[in-house]
Amino acid sequence: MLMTQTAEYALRAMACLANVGPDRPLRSKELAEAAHIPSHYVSKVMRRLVVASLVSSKRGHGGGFSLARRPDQITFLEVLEATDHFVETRRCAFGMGDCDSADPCPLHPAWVELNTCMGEWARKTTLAGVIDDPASIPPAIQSALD
Amino acid sequence: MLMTQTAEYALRAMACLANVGPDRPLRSKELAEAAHIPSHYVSKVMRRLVVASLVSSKRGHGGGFSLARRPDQITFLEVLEATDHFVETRRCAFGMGDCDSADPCPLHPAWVELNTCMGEWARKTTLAGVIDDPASIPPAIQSALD
DNA sequence: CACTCAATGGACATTGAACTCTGTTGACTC
DNA sequence: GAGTCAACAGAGTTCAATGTCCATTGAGTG
Repeated sequence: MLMTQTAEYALRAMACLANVGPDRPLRSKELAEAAHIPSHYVSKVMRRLVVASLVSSKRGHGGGFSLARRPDQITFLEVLEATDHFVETRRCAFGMGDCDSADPCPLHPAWVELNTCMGEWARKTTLAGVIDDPASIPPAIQSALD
Repeated sequence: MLMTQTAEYALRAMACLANVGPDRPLRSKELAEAAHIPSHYVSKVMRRLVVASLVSSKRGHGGGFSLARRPDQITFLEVLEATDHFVETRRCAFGMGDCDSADPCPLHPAWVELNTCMGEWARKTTLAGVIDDPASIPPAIQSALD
């Protein structure tokens, strides 16, 4: 497993929101279908994203979830950190007992390299990159809206 | 979580074996202490590595575990695949329903990039890189041998 | 106002990874 | 041979992540 299931759901949900645009809030039912998330679990996932201010929510008639910012202003790192401790920069995941750059474990250099590679990816990748075609909604999401 | 706990244990155990050299098999007790693995869980982890032919085991008096090959001949990818499906190249982890390069989901390009970056890291990093000093055993491991 | 819609929040159930325990098998020593 | 050491194997337990359910709150509509 690369990251938690919940983080995966979060990324998919965010991708849907990005594709559908800011003017059309998506209800949890719709998100569940479009992003393939268990219907009753969506609210749990979305809650975290709302708390992290990545998503804004509106209750009642015509309510739902939409991105709190422009897609190019939301990095994968933010999404992952909201749901997951995907990249724990502090702790060496390979460390045996105490381990830091001052007193590295044998695996430390390898860990730093992986950490850097994933961190850069997560930091530089934004939701703008997941929009299929700025003018249209992908069929998978469109069909969930029907 | 970056990968499973078990995979982390496996990497640490392999690092210990690499540092201690091929002539000194480590018993599970020793490995547990040196690599900080729950003592009764070591055998579970090691079993997988033995099955994957990364480690050879010897029973009875003077038995224990040692690397089956030279450290520079064992990649992290092999260790991780023996314990974990760390890099599932087949499936897009971000995919919504069916998703492949022919019919990619919106997240597919981002997934490919991450997958490539991690895959390359795992493929090119070998246990040779975790040996502190080829001539000596790191203190952490040495103390577990006492 | 009464009514409906949809997020919120908490309690509960389920599942699978992680961990424990115990008995068995094979290898070595004397 | 008897005894000991240590890996092997499988069943049982624990616990956190995941998933379900339901009552509540807030927002819009007529």
